[in-house]
Amino acid sequence: MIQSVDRAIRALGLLRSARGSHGLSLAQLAAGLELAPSTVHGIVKTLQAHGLVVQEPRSGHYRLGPELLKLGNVYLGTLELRSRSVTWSAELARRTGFAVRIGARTAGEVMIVHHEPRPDGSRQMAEAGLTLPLHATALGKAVLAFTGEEPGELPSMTADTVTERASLAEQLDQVRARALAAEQEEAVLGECGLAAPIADAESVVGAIGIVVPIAEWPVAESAIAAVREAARTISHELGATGWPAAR
Amino acid sequence: MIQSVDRAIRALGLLRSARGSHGLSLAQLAAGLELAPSTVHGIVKTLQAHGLVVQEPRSGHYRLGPELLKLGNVYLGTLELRSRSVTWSAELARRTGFAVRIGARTAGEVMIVHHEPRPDGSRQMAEAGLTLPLHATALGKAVLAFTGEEPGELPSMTADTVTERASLAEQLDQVRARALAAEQEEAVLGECGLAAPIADAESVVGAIGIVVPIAEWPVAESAIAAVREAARTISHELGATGWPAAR
DNA sequence: AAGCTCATTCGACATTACCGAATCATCGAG
DNA sequence: CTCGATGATTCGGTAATGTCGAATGAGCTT
Repeated sequence: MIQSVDRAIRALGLLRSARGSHGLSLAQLAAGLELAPSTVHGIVKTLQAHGLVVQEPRSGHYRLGPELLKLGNVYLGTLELRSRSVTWSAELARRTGFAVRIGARTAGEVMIVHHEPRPDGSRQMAEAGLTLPLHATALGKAVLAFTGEEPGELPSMTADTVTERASLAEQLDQVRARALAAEQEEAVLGECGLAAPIADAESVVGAIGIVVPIAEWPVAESAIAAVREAARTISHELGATGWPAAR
Repeated sequence: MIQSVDRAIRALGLLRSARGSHGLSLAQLAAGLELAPSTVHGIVKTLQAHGLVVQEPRSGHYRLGPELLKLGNVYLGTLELRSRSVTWSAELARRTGFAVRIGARTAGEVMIVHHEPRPDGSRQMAEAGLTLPLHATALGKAVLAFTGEEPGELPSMTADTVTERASLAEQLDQVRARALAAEQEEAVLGECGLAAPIADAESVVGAIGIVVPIAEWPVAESAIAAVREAARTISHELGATGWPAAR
């Protein structure tokens, strides 16, 4: 682990969590990293030269730069899971009438890599790049059930969030049995989810699911079948030999 | 400029331009950076520990990681230009019937920070994060005319791309006079654009415009007025005292 | 107009990252 | 199934590099 590179990335992380405020001053950055201001200065100037951070002309504060968006976008483009899923997510949205989300498995989270709005046009901005907790979302449970990784913590997000490992394990057993994960107001009040895992030739790499307002829950059997079918089809395209579990 | 941080960022850039192929091997990265493989190894392992790159389990190749998407997304969220513009871009799309783009000025380019699809639902994926050349797009010309920066090169993209500085300067004079930039098949065949600059209290920071298929060009006077009005309104919200030019 | 805060610059020190060689795993050929 | 080659990874010595503290200068407030 190279020290200066590590420090530079931690600086980016600090700028990320400082969202809302108008950037961070050099002194704040130095305090957060527990380094001398002059040390941090060299780091941010290097990042700035490449457009990863920008400096506000007036206050001198630093914030994240546009180059990061370009890099993030390329990451999206290289994701085979995403490119194979977009056409099917449109189909799923059409058949069910709900908004569709595709999530990719990342370290300890599920990241939304595609969002298909409801066909009726009710607009809601859920951008690609948002990450969801594994234990409190349908997409997350669909992934968690088949990867066997242990979530570190189970933070409570609403009154209905599952926070006990025992009951989560029980749920995951059902998910494995049905190849389908459900969630009712466990992450966002008024919002439910239904998702199925997507696998490639080796393991479960993500999930596809629908977002359902609580007023329209539970959904019809046909919608459940549609979610399963979309996940199965995409998995097949990604080279999965069996479904839901690989192998 | 810190050497190792600089090298790490150049490695990310290399991985970015290697799009299409399935990542880059350590040896390829080392060759591209003109460094010893072991040196590059330390760099990518540090990047990997933070999720900025991931390694494919099978081939050992490296590619960009999900953390970059998170960072890029936060950049979008901190952009005041974007948050002030989204509501007005929906309005503009409704009034004109065309897809709407919002571009932010970055170093030598214009970056799309928001895309509003056509109200009629014809779907086209122009993602946020794409960058457009300054000289061959309506958004770019709208920015270029008021920032006074000299574009380095004028690469030809279609038969109609303006590649001579003299004729470009002439066009920019008109843009300044009308506070409106137009483009006909100069970047993408079959596609025209119309855009107006957006300023904050100090300078022009971006532009808003519509994307028009060649078959529907030229657009009605009412659409032109709508683009201008949207740009003027957003500029006002951003604290611009005059329009189009700041000051 | 003066004092303050904060970003920035500079130089000396030693910590740190760099490189080359050795090791190990993986894949392909014989 | 064995052998060879390619390429990722590890390790240790060297010196180049980044780090820190103090000094400078700009901008803002009092």
